[in-house]
Amino acid sequence: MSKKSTRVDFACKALRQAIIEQALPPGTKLPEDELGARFGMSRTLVRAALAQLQSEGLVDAPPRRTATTAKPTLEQAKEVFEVRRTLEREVVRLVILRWRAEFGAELEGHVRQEDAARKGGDERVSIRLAGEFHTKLGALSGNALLARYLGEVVSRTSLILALYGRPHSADCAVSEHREIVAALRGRDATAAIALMDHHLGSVEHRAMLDQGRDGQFDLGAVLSRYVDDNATSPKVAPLPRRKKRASK
Amino acid sequence: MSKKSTRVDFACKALRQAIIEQALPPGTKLPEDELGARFGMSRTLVRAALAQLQSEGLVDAPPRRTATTAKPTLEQAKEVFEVRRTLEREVVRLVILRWRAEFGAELEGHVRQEDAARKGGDERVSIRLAGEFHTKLGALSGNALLARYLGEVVSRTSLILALYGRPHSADCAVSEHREIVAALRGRDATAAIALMDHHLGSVEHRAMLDQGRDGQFDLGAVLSRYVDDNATSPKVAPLPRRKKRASK
DNA sequence: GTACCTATTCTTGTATACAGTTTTGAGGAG
DNA sequence: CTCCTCAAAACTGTATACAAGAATAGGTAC
Repeated sequence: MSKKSTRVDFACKALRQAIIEQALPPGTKLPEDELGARFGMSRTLVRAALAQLQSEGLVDAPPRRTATTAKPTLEQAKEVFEVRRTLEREVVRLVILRWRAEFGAELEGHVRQEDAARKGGDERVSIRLAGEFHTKLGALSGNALLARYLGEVVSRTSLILALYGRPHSADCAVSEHREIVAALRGRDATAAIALMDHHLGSVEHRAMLDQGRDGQFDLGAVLSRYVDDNATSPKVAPLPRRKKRASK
Repeated sequence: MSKKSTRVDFACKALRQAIIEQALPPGTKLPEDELGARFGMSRTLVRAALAQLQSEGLVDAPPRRTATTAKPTLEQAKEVFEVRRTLEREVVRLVILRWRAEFGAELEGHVRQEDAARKGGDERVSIRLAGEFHTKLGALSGNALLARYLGEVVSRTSLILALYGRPHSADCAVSEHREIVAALRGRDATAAIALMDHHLGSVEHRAMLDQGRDGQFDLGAVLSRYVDDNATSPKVAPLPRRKKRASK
């Protein structure tokens, strides 16, 4: 949304993508200067982009400190799933209401892509396509506002999975997506909604499982994340780590 | 959301309120300089506020032209109502799920205020309180994200009523609000949702009625808005030359 | 008078400067 | 060593400057 000045939009898109694909793990610092340098624009524009992403819940930008990729709490994660379920149900309802043959073709094509990506082994692409399945469904609902909100919670879900999910999380989704498409094609709203609910349930379960397993929901897992994240580990972090004052 | 730097937040709140209360009718120009002067801040901050309001759908800010208070199309208005209905249903469901005695007291107190305002004749306050009823309900749902989205569509609804609604629109709502509270208190989800649906239906009807009454739903009314808005300009130019278009 | 073209003015897009805050890190005391 | 203290470094908050794109008004040719 907001074709804005295209340049902030560019930064927005890039950051959003990077966050969603876990290239910038939750908690990564996002200093305005450095982002500006990377993107070839001044802080002014970066700042606008960060504000946008903050409103989307992908970035935390507390008053006078450096912005970071968001680390939603479990509480917030739960809220996201709750809202998402509500929106997706409505989307399914509307898509069936306005169903056209082309929809089936488009969705099936997408699922095939997902399948290929999964087999191809490119995790990044898989994650992106899995999200886009829902985004696409949102677009087919014919309600742009609904689609926007759905897009937002889908992004947030990706972030949540990055934080709390176990690896390889997007995998089993493909077959579920396929089933949903079949139900839509049959214009069976009840079945489609049930399948969607189940699908979202399994996604949520995958996310929360990590937490619940040892009794205390957050402390352990969250701390382990902190460690992981502050560690001198060799994990590649494209933008993040504070660099020594090099050029300038 | 976003305690930002408090100053942009201040501008945001002020503008939002002004737009919702129709102090700034749809289409009003909002030049950054002037707003900055008014608010005692530089364009930088005003700009951030406008961006925020744009993302909330209260302001139109096309690439290189002066921002204006938004003029949602009927199509967009329809979408807002559709999403709003979905969100409000979920809110009702959740509020009943977590119902506490205090909720009843708070909501009833609010409705009393609405009643007083209506009797007091202060249109501005009435409009604000009518919206806040729903906002408050959103807060009681316990889901902050849901509350945020609801708040957004409620604002947009006010704008839509400002554009398409007939005067005195917020009036009859009070008794409907009261009925909804009663149903909530009885923890009767089915009844509460039905009442909420009916309530929103009547609000929507009030908004759209203006359009439908003389047969053609949009053309006449929308054009009259255009004319009104381009004021000094002459009749429609017969030239093939592209005439001034607002949206799209 | 109508349709055009152009100089002028109004505004936005974006970078940059500077002040004020938070974060760091290097001593120094216990 | 560990805990403080404090100044340098790293950033953010905000205003301002300037280039560039719209809107507008004044003329000019029919």
